[in-house]
Amino acid sequence: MRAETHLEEALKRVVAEKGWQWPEKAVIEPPKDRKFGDMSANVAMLLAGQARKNPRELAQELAEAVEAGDPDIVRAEVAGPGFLNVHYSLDFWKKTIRLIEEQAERFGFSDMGKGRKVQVEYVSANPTGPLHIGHGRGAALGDSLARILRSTGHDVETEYYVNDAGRQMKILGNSIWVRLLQDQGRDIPDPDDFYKGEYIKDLSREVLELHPGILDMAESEAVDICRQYGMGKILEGIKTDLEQFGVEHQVWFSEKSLVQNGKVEETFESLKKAGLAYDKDGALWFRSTDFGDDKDRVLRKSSGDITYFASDIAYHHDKFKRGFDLVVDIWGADHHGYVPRMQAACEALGRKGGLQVILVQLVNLLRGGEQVAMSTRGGQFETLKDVVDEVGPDAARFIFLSRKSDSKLDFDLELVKQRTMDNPVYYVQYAHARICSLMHKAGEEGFKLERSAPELLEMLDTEEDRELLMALDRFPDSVEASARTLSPHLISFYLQELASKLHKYYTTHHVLSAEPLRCKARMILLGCVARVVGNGLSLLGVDAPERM
RNA sequence: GCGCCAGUAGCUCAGUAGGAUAGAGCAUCGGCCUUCUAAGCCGACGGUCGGGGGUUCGAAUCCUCCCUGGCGCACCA
Repeated sequence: MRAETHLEEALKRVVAEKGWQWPEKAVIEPPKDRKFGDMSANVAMLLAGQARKNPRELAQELAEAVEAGDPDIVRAEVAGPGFLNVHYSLDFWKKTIRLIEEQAERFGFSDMGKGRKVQVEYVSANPTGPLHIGHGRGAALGDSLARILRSTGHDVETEYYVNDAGRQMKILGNSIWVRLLQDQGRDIPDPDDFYKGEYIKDLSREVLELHPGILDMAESEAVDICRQYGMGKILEGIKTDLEQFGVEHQVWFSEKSLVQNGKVEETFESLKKAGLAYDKDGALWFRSTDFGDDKDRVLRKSSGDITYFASDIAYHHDKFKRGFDLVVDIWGADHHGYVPRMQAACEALGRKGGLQVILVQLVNLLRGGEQVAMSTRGGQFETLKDVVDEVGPDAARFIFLSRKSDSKLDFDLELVKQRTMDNPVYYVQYAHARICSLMHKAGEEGFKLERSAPELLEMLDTEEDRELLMALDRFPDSVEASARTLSPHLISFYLQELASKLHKYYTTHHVLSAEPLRCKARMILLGCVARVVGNGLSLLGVDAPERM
């Protein structure tokens, strides 16, 4: 059992015996400074009023009760304003080894999600050009989140929303068409809304090859062909890029299909019926102010076209009808103004709290400290593919997941390529590789990894053994915290800590030259560390190499 | 003008529903390889947590007012 859970249960028993109410705000966690003990609890401070005692005395009372009643707790003492500090026996920490052996690749997993259906929608970039590095951050985050939620007992489905119905697609078709004509020597200026990227030229060339007669077609028909072809080709490219990045979406959902299936009209009807939509100035409006938005929003323009917002409401309506208890959308931070109205819409659909939006801040791409310009329209930008080709998917993903999503991220290609501590991915992977290399070497010397046995575990008796054991015990907590707060970076930080303890262990204790029993015991421990590093990295979608 | 996010060591950042003396890495300085990967380890230096006020036993964390930076405020998507 994990230390936090263990201490919580022990304290709860004592508190119940005394007839007190367990305080909701109780925090039980490892203290920041190890000299305070292995685990620490603040319940005495919270209980003082209720019990009409001063916190120190109360903590003392709890300490004595908990120490006497539990063989795993070797010492409990009071410090500061009434903290209860608990020291666990080394044997207690060794139980984690058993747990890791039993659960293996499932160690760290839990059922906290209780099978709740969760959808994670991410990337969903308009198919108007290749993915750039900012999309990469969203991709890494969404993919990792899906893995983390799955591992904590959620029923997860991942999705990419394809905006194939709107204005951007028309602009794409037009851009390709205009480029095609320009290539034929026609003197046409670039329209205002125009994609200028090099890839547009390639597409127009390909269209002409496939449809030699396109120049004689009516313009609307020609533009339509350009749009169709361009979108298909770009989507294909996006899929390939994501695949190379190790990211996969289970469902690709088409905006167009919503419109064609009448889902948008359906949603309009149900909003009207609920009195949440009304006509004004020839347009149809959604009463989003009823739900805290600062103005009402247009659903159907006076031109008769529906807005992006309208199909997005229908889209989320559809998501909920598909039975998701929670929908997680990952958007670029430049869409943050859009969140209140989308939340309003979900509330109007009767699903308040059913949508959680994660905004991911910009990625600032640098090369050796120099800014690299990025703009989809202008055509000068670093694509995700270029970045992944240059630094590799592992390093890129790890960096993306090493910051909380609402911080801006500096991504320096030179630093990410470097194999230094500026680049923590190598540090963590190196920990794994070091252990694997030891295993390999031990294997060559005829050593066979055994399962733990009491006489072996007896040999784990140093401070570094203890440090590693305690760190292993924390892994499930860190996974749970990252699932609860939808924050993969917590796992990334945990792994760096664990790796640091491993490297220290490696430097301090020469494993293979120890006496046979001790050597075996250490290999078992390090095997557990490798397992946890591997499990953690897999939640981030990063490879755990056996050699480097 | 309104709103969202950020401001923590020289730099890049952690800090999980308020908890103890605010933590890592990089950089700087000083140590550690005749043995398992030195892509490593140990030590030193480094801070009025942007600023002021408030809430309480206790604030980087919550409230409020300012300052700075980024982004958004469409019958665009």
